[in-house]
Amino acid sequence: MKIEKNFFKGNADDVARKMLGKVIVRKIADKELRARIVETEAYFDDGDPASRARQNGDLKKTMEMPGGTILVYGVHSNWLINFVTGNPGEASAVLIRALEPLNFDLKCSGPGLLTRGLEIGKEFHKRCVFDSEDIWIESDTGYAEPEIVEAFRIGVSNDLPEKMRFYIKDNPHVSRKEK
DNA sequence: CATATGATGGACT
DNA sequence: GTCCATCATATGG
Repeated sequence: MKIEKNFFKGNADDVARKMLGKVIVRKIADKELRARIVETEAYFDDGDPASRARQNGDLKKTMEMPGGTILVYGVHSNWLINFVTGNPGEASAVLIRALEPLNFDLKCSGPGLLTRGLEIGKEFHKRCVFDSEDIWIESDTGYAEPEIVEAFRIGVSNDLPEKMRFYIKDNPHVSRKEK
């Protein structure tokens, strides 16, 4: 079952928690790659020292777009995929950090790895996940509510005092286990 | 145009 | 744990 448009309306940290256990589907040619989201991070506006929304530019504008907009951001020769959250005008987004492959066998335990595995690149930037025929998110009704672990975000030198990284407890596909 | 800077990943100790 | 190749962006001249 595909998720509703209002799924992304809450605060980024609430949406980040709700996304755990959801299934991202990537259609490539006639194949549908399915993978469960097992790790996310929440990013906010100017008040968040780690957020790219502090640098006024295209990324901030994209984060202010309606919830469900796809944001693709390049760093260290990797593409990282985010989903914009909140209402238009509010800069916030959720970074997908790790996936558990369900019907394929590619390493997705890291934000750069999962975009390679699912063949996600800059061409997805600013697209709406609800309008796309080749990528969408489903809820998995047969999957029990995951046990969520909270941690500090990874690779961030200046983090918020709150823990804004969330992952499914004991899941082997989480990118890092420490912290 | 030049340069600095990572929301990384993989190799290595 | 540490080191570092590598490149999309942001920013300044």
